[in-house]
Amino acid sequence: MSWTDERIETLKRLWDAGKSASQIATELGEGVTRNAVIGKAHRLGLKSRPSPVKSDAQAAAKTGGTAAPAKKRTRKKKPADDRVTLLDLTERMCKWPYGHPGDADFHFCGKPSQPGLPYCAQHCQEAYQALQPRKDRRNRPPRII
DNA sequence: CCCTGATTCGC
DNA sequence: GCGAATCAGG
Repeated sequence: MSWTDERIETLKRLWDAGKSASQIATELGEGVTRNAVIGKAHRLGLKSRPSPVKSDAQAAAKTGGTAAPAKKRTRKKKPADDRVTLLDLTERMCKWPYGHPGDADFHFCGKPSQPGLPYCAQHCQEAYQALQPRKDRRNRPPRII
């Protein structure tokens, strides 16, 4: 997904409204992470929010003015993401199933789940479009866990 | 552990 | 330009 004018507008509005980056990412929808939101906000020159991270200048000033050690931040290359199996699941992972239990390729979504819920933001929309006619409930996946 | 925003840098 | 990875503080 790209940053359309509409999405940029939404980003500005929500950022100014004081929403957190992760909340904005959730509202913008699938494929947008909080990193993307923060990166774009920074690029757009939106107002800084209080950051918990000290800058090098701040750190240096606090420690007495000596220059910081300046560690290198080397990045690793993205390994091919493995399938999330039942044994890989943790409490904070999305438990939305792909395939059927017993199948060789049965696995789970595995993205970060919403706090206190078994699914990520996207799959929560699928799972909890409920409270509605029973006909729609047929499309809900079975609760495996 | 969870969260937060800032920064870097491979793509 | 984009954003995942990497930071570091709460």
